[in-house]
Amino acid sequence: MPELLLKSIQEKVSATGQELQVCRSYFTPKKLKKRQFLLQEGDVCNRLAFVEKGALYSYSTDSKGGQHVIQFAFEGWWIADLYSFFTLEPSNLNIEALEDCELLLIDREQHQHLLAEVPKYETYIRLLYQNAYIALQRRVESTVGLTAEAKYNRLLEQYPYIVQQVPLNLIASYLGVTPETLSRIRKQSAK
Amino acid sequence: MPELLLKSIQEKVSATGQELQVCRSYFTPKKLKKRQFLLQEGDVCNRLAFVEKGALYSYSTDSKGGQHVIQFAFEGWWIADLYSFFTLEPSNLNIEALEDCELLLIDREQHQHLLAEVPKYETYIRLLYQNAYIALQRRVESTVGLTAEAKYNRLLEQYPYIVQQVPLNLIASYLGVTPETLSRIRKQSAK
DNA sequence: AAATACGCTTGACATTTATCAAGCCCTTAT
DNA sequence: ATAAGGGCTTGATAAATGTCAAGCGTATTT
Repeated sequence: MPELLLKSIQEKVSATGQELQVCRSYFTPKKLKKRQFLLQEGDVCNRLAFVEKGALYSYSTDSKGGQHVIQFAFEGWWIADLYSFFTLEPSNLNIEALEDCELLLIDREQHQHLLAEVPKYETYIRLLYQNAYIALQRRVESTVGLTAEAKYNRLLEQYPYIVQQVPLNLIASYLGVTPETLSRIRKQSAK
Repeated sequence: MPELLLKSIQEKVSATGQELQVCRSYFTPKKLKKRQFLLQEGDVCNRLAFVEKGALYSYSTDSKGGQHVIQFAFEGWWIADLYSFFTLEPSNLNIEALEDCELLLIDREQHQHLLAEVPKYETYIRLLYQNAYIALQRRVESTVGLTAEAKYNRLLEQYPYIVQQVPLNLIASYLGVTPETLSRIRKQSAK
């Protein structure tokens, strides 16, 4: 079974079998059941996670106990709190499994080694950041200055599968509105 | 006069004088007067800009003519529409000088060459993306699910100089609120 | 020096969205 | 099989924010 991770690296930087082997050797698998946590608020994020199977999401908690979804991660995506990962400061994010997951993890030291040892891994990571940054900027564009309805419609256009796979209350949180508001928007749009 | 760009590369990846020379040779300087555009909506973004002096900002325009500020760029920062730069699709962003600017530009082909030719440039760019991504994610955290007042206070904490240097109507747009709302928030906070 | 434009503020009012409370369906746990 | 909880919807009301209109000071232009 060719792992998604290796396929992802292969596609983006056409690494050789040899290089892929080396990369793979730095990762360790981990399984997570639905509702289990990969990272909890207050802990330092010590590893990057690649999603082989399943789905996760990250969120912060505000002073009033409200949850704010930062990111979803489906099969073939990465997830972590990069801020905590690089600064070593305690994270204020939680990363939780939306369903049963199979992950490949790499910790800080191994990530550094791999960057130095395999130039194509560095290129892969650069491209990853590049795409992640672009996607995030598009999210900011959607978020700032649009009505709740417009934000929802953009999400539907750009990431229809998110709307299908994820509970609506989390989508509401991702969009920065309450579940009630999202429910009403959907009722409107249905017409 | 040691340019900021070279200093930036030097600091992040400790490049040799030789490497810096090579990097520098790929960039071309450009001056922009206040209110001039580096990129206009509808054009393809063909180059990345490093800000040696001055300040710029990027924004999109919505169907009702409203402006939404996406990013500010001060001395030592980069600015571009990466989405357009990499996809070659026409940009829906404008990039405009907030004040007289001196930039160093690199176009797509030269950027690719440099990435391939100078490994430390690739590392530099990777770190750039990394930091840009982290900063943007923090912005998303601030944007989603906070009141206008809370967003403004976070901006004050994290980037006080933005609030000092940039007209309030642009800050309002950056935060996703109207200038009137921002004005009232500031009045409140003043107490 | 006068005229103009820009940035900011304020007030009155409209609209959007949040909050609180209740109920329903469906899944999961006991 | 029953109970419990999660996810979603709906209604009534409150709070936050937007819109429109006006005015004022300062910088910029002519």
